[in-house]
Amino acid sequence: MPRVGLTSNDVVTSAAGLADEIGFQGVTMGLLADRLGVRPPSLYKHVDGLADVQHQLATLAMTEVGDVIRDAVQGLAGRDALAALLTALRGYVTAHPGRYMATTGAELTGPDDPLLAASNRVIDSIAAVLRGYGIAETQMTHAIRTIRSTMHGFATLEASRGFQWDTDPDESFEWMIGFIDRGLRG
Amino acid sequence: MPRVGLTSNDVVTSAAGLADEIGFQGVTMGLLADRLGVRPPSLYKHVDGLADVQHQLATLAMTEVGDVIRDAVQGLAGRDALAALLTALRGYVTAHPGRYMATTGAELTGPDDPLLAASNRVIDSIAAVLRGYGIAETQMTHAIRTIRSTMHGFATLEASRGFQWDTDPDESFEWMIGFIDRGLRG
DNA sequence: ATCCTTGGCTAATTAAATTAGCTTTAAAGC
DNA sequence: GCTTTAAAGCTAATTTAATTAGCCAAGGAT
Repeated sequence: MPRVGLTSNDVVTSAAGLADEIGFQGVTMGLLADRLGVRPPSLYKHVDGLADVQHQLATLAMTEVGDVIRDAVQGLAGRDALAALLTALRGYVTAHPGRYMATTGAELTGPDDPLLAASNRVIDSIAAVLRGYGIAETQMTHAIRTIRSTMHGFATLEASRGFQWDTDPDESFEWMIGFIDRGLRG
Repeated sequence: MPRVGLTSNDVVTSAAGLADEIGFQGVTMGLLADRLGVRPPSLYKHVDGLADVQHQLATLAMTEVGDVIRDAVQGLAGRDALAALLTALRGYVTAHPGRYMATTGAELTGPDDPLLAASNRVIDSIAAVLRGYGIAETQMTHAIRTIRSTMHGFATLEASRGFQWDTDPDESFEWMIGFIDRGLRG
């Protein structure tokens, strides 16, 4: 039994790759173990079971989303910033559908859950974009929630092939950016 | 073995109740059988397995959403219609979280999938509201997708406790209605 | 009254997560 | 370099759930 030298991080990273390839639901301890060259019980030396893997995967994905969004928005303002924000999320979901699915439906385990910190970083980027529009602080929470809902809704609907018909989703996406942009200028 | 007289519909209806009580993920053939006073294998005389139950549940939920929305929007126009539309969906998700979860992630099995027809009825109601705003037909698809994304995103985020902080989601919801309403008058 | 389809059952199989308990590696301390 | 020992793997066993096979009775149709 040659030691593989796994870490908790290896397991989660591997789960992320698996999720993107075969879907979040398809991630099982068995497949994960296969991919890591190990037997399923061995994984329990590094993670706390499947639920733990799923939760850590959600945290990883939310962290990556935060990074991608922060980078995309850097130095931009107004419509450019808004478009960059939405495009970055959409791109992430397209590139990493399984990872993103992990974030939908993940519940917070408590006030010190790292998933909460990761979510807050995403929210901070949204807030930064909104400040560029001069949104009053009293309305900030509402505006953040509205933008977040729209981003998230579009991403999940598109990812689950919710858009039928032959109208190009790209065009709808552009239209949506324009719609929000106009709304934020009021 | 007294005959229970189950139908396919009974099974799905029971699954819907169970999903709302314990969550969509919690619905198993075993619990379903218990609730119907029958052994798990007997269910296979009426449905095609768990995946079939889940898909039929999604169809039921989408149909109910369509009904609820259509009724809510009846006779209204403009902001009233928009508010009624969004409020009706939000109310449905609150009242039937498990059912609604079934619709997220349900894949269409083909062009004659009844789930597609049910989805189209929802879209028709959205389109009716938008026509009241005088949206051009060329933009209709984009507008529908935008509204749908926002509705769906808000509903799913709220349902999974995605809104932290103490700001009342009700207020954010009202703000969002106003935001979309203004945008649609452009 | 008899047929025969249907709906329910038990028993068995498969798949997956998880737990218990054993063994070996390899790093740390002497 | 040798010994100790915690960590990382493993096999075997348990549990839970879905599903399939095949049996049997209920109860409507003839």
